Amino acid sequence: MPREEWQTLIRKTIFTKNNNLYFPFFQRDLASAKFCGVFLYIYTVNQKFPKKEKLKSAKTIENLFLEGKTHSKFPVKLFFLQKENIETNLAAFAVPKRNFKSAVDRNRVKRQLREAYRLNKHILEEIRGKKFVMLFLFMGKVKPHYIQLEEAMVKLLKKLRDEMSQDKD
RNA sequence: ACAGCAGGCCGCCUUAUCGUCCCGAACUUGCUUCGGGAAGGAAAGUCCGGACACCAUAGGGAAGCAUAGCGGCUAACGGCCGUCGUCCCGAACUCGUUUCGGGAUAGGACAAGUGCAACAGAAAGAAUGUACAGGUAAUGCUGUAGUGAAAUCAGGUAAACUCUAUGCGGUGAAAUGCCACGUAAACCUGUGCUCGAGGGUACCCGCCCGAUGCAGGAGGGUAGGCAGAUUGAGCGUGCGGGCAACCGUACGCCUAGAUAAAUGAUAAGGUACCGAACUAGCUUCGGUAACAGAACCCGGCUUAUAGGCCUGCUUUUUUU
RNA sequence: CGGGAUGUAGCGCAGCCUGGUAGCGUACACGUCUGGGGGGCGUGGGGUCGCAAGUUCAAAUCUUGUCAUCCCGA
Repeated sequence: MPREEWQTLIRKTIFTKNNNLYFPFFQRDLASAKFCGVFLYIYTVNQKFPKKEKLKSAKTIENLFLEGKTHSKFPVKLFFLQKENIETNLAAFAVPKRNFKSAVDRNRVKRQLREAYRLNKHILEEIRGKKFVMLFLFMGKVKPHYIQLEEAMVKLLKKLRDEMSQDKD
């Protein structure tokens, strides 16, 4: 990417969008931004999770349970299935009513799961050409901490990525 | 001031970053940018009542269900308000089943029929009798004692069947209308076509629909979108009427619309409460953040609920 | 969202319709038969009848409300 495009991108994401953020390091010399590659990376990665990426079809979910493979890292279990003819990865989240009676608690865990996926789904984008349908099932019986969920999520996604990359070779 | 009871109201706040859904506008038509909006008093339980939709604009019979002093409110109600009776609690005095205050109340009919009443008791509804006293021509004829919740009296009991009065047609947004996609107006068996199978959400009658039909079997297809659906018995304030529930009127406001189901996640600070520590301060440290998540929409009822605020009544203590 | 059922001893159930004594099996304790175990026989303990209110002289039973669990339809 040319230097000018980088500058506009950074301006747009850092200065226009959040006026309150203050980075004197960038202000002095935009070229030094490459030292903060990690930071930049986060801001260039797609963190959105719109309707389009949600798994909704009852048929594919049924199919997923029948034919899909599973990985699990307590307290989260991942059902996944490789699929053709889809534009993006599709994900769904489930919390069984048996373990959480209150609808408020179920919703909260689902929201936290969704958040963990949203912030870490870029891991899967490293594999080109393969798309998946996924369902994340929460198996614990008590309300989890967010950190715990995010750790499990990252491990599962990395495991899936490594496995699929090897298959490609 | 503290405590108790009753009723009503509120029910964490601020900032930052990254997101979700809906509406509007803009253009470079990207799911891009900008602007606006996004859970509750119970959204819960699904216990009543409506609105709305379709089925014969909905008929007759029988059955079933619900309600139950009287009056009012309401779109309607099994709800709410007022009031009378009955029962319970407290206080006062003129001690009366009075007066005042508070609470509870499914509160029509046993003068139509049927049923029921353990134990005790002579006897519990066509069954008669013990002791004492009274009375008679004579007799349980009368009273008291005794049993029991109730003992001869128009007996009690209907949250016993039942009767009376009043109300209720049925099915519920999976209603209903439209669009798109897909085999298949396919196969096998039975039955029927005006002398009519079957259907119209229990039953009978009636009425209507009805032939490429109906019932069963095996094996398949689809399971998407739009409307319904978010402006309404709407909310707020003032004034007027009414004991009150509530009604009228003027002005202002627009306030979620998802559908594998949005309204969030993370961090920091504050606030409130609880606990501990001592330096006893409205310090320090730690913990907790009630119950709970719209699913067609309203009016109630019921249940869950940390903490805080307000009003009224009562008791006790202190001061004037 | 709609419809239906069940809560009684540690466990599994009856009794409720038609109101007055809470029972059966199993488990538990003790005794007995046996050299011992198993098993048989006998005796005994154990119950806020899910909770709350009401009707009644009297409620597991009738009525209303409520809580919990389970099942069915889509």
